[in-house]
Amino acid sequence: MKKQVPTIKEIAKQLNISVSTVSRALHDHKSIGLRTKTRVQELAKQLQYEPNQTAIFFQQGKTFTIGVILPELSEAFFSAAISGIEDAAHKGNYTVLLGQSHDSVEKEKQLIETMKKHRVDGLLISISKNTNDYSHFEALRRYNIPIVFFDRIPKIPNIHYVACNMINGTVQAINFLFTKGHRIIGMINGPEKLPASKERLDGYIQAMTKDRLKYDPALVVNCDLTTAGVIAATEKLLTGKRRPTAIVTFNDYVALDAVQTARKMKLKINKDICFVSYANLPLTNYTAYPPMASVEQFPYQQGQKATETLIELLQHKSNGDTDNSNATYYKIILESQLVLHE
Amino acid sequence: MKKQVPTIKEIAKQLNISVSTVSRALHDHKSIGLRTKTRVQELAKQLQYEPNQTAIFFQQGKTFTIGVILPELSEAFFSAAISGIEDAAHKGNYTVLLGQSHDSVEKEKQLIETMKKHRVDGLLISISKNTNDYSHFEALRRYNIPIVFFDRIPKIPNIHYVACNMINGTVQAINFLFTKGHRIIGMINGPEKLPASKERLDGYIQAMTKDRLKYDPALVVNCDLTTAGVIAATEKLLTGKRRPTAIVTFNDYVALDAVQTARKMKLKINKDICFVSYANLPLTNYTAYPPMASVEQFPYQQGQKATETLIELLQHKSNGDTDNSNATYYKIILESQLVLHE
DNA sequence: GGTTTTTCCGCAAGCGTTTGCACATCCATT
DNA sequence: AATGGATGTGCAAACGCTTGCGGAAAAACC
Repeated sequence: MKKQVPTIKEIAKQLNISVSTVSRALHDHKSIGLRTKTRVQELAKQLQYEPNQTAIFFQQGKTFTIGVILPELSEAFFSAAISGIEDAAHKGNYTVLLGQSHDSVEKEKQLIETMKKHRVDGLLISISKNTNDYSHFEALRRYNIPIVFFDRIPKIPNIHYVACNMINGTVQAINFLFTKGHRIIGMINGPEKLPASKERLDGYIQAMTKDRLKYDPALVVNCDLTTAGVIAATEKLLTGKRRPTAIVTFNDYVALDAVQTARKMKLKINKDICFVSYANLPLTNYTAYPPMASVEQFPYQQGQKATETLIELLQHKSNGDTDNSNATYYKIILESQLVLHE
Repeated sequence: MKKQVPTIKEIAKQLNISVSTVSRALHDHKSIGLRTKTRVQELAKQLQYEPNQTAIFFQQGKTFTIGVILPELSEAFFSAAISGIEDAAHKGNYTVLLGQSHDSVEKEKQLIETMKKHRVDGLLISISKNTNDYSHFEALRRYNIPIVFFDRIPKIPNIHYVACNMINGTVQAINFLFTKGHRIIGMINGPEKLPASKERLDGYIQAMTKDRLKYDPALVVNCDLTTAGVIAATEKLLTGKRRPTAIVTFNDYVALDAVQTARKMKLKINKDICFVSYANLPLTNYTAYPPMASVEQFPYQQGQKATETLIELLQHKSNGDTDNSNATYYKIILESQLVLHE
């Protein structure tokens, strides 16, 4: 057991020069003579010297690490997002410290604590469903750790975020159905209080009322996104007074359950009844009766964009913008987009 | 802009005591008087003091961070795995530094470099498809950074790994089909040189030859896992001399493509032809003709187990087992398991 | 040859924390 | 009253690296 790992000190001793010279030589500092510079660099290579980042992190108060907190890593949406995040981070020479909250506020707080302790340079968060107290985010301000929220955004002022606007996609979806001749269009929405549900509904209303039909609340049903809930919602919609010829569903999974339900009711898919949904999961290629179209939310791009935004924020910070008094907040909205299948 | 963040020094000054006393008081060291101990702790709370982990990391040469390198975060298998990894790490008070190789050897090397620089305590890797030079892993030995491989294991001796044995599950699958009366059983396997393909084939041969049928190589076709490849393979199998009544496919995606192909050939699924596959993706619940059964590979559990193993390794290391001379290598095999659908 | 400029390098402080050791104080034991 | 053991606290080094500053040596000028 010798010196496991060579340090700058070791090099200095072997060459009989000072550590500062070695440090500068390694950084190609102009004030070091060519001769010593190459001597140092050669020995460094020979010893396989690698700077101890933890020392540098500590010394510079910067870790080149960004914390990422997501609700559920195994969900398709978030796993696509983390992929985009990692790619963007790697490109910007940052690394990703990862945590998943499992939609638990408690765990979210713990993770923030951990991230803070690790002195991440910045934080990327998609908040847990149940978070409605935002004090733990505030706590990061004194540490000067900027946060970029994405997808799931808390309703507080003065934050940076990246999100995807569902309204536009919803309007496109309805328009698409309209051009296909549908006039009675239903919607199976998510839980009423979810912001995502509200957006979809807004888009629905906006598209339906725009110089054509009027908004019939009976055509919109909320559900809890469980299979049972979806079945109930579908049945309610299809046995109602005005039976829709097309249905927009909260996401692809809902669509698939709804399709099954419709088939059990002896309806011909894409004939008696059409479906359009959100998310555009890869599985839609494989199902027997995929929705006709999906509103794509670009999770990869969202993650990527959020990361880029955060990194930009970090650059500014190190450029001497000592605090956020001159605060401009990034509010980046990606537009969702309807994607037709086959 | 004052002292953004309180340090131990700050507390010491305010209380007119030495930093060492503060440090010990904060750690409940027994040699500190109760009186000063509470004084310190109260002021610390009031100032919202939090230790600077980067300083501690540096000082202790330990980061409580484990590096994780996966080929593709957005793949269902790996996103389930990372979920298990994060959960296990969090439980053991470690955090996860994440990287994805996109199956590029180059990027894999870069990531290892980054992880090394960050001085992660240990590393968890599922190697890229194309990796066949393992020198970059060796480089970690002198840094005393243990590696646990999982799922995709390099073929080198003296390593720790966690993997899932596909043989057993394959045997179960064939047995299952056998009890259902099938005698001619085909297989659509992956690329020939993939270890995962070999294991499946081994299981297939083992089950087929065990006091029943004999192994007919014509019933096994390899494919490149693309949709086109799967279609070709399926057609070849179903138009062959001995037409199988059941087919085992490399994974669920292959199964879905194969099902489509079979249907185009006017075969009735689950009647003329049955399918069994691997992976057990959630989507199989939603497809019109899911495979009858899938061999589950427990990605979450694999990730979890690998992480636990790594953490155990780390404990031992800090317990003075200075190096791995007394090396016992963990080789942990989870058994795959057949899961019947509906 | 003296002066200025340039070139090159070392000293030392500092980042925040832990920890071995020495030291001081106090109380109890002889 | 001297000795001994607790009990509580401070000093200082160490972890590896960066960087402002000062200064020696070499090169350039008149």
